[in-house]
Amino acid sequence: MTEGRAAPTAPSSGGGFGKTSIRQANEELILAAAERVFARAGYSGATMAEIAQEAALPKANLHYYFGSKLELYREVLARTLKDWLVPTDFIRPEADPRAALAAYIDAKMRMSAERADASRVFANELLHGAPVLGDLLRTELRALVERKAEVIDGWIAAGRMARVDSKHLFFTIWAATQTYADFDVQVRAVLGITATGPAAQSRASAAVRTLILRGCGLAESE
Amino acid sequence: MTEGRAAPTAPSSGGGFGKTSIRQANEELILAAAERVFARAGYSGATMAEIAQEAALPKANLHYYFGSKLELYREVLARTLKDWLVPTDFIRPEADPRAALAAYIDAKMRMSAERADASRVFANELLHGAPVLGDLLRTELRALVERKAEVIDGWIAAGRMARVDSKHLFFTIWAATQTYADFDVQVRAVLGITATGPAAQSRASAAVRTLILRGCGLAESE
DNA sequence: GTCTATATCAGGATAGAC
DNA sequence: GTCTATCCTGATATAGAC
Repeated sequence: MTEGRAAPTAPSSGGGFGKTSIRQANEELILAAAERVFARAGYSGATMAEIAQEAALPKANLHYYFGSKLELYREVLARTLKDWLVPTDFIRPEADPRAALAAYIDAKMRMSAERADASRVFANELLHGAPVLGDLLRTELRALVERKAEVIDGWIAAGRMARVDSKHLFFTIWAATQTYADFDVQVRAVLGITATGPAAQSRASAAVRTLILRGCGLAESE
Repeated sequence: MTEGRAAPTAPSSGGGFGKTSIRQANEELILAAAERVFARAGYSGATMAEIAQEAALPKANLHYYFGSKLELYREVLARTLKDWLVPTDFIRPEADPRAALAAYIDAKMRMSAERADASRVFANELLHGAPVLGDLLRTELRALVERKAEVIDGWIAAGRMARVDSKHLFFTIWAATQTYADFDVQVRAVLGITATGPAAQSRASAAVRTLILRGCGLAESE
């Protein structure tokens, strides 16, 4: 994954072969730290010093590996975006609508729980107009949703589920699932809990799954 | 509304009576400008210079009226929060569940369209852990949702709607409606439109309303 | 009550020693 | 390839003239 990035201006260390493992390890360390810090402070709120401290590396190393704060931010986003779109694979014409949508929703709920920081970085980017990801949204994401919406429209035409606006269905599923990562504080405040454990997570998954499936005319109890 | 705030350190102008209208007008101007700038840049991304320019006032005036950037931010949030909770008034025990939820959803969708900036400021605050609003969420918001969830539980117990988790229902409604303000770029990118006009708005409202109502066993076509 | 000019500081970036 | 010390921009905040 780090393979695809344009090499920094620094020359490679010794022989003709690829990156040193120390470089790989440090880049990984920095990206993970950056994700955490960007998640809790946003792009402008995050400081290179804070990321360095979180990664337990000197500040100058971040610039050595990534050049600038913006470059580091781009990398964090790029690393995330791929994983973000994967769960749509469940949605294929020959699949059972109920099973496919249930699997999609569950996968998104699991990502909200397990990769909450990545979700928040992404949310922050969208909230501020997607200055970095905008083009990707208008091309790749749009094309992907176009394809998947057609699948759903096919299911509807075949009478396999209720009539819903397929694209807006995606907006609602994204919103309903990611809210548990992005607006986690609000959820915890309302539920009166201090941390979201496995029990709270499966209750949330069940609630969202039931509501959306029934909304699509695919009630689980049928 | 500005009445309730602690007075700045500045002495009041002349006689013993309240604020001059010039003060009121300027405060209003600054708050409106601040909402726009905080919405598009977040708290740390926003600069006092930018807000001043947007308000067409000299930078120092902002500090004269609001003391600090943080105080100004607090005011913008406070001004918003009240309006934010109002639509829940539709949800009362004696109301018709379908009509009440439809009205609530429509009101929230309208707020996403008409007060998108306020929604984004709010989203940004939540996304970063609600440092300012945290206490309010854990007290007022929690109590409000507790009361409204009881109303919904009552409807369910009376067999007037399907079994849903009432608190998670609120999370989903908030998420699904506010996503049209907060993640507007994503919606426009996927739909392939450059601006969200009245037509797109009513299509979105209808889609969300239909999906959620049917999810609550309150299909509109019944 | 209003605004210009400025103090002060934080944070991104880099030069250059090791 | 790594890190210390430093530069310098840009942003908050204020002093003090009007």
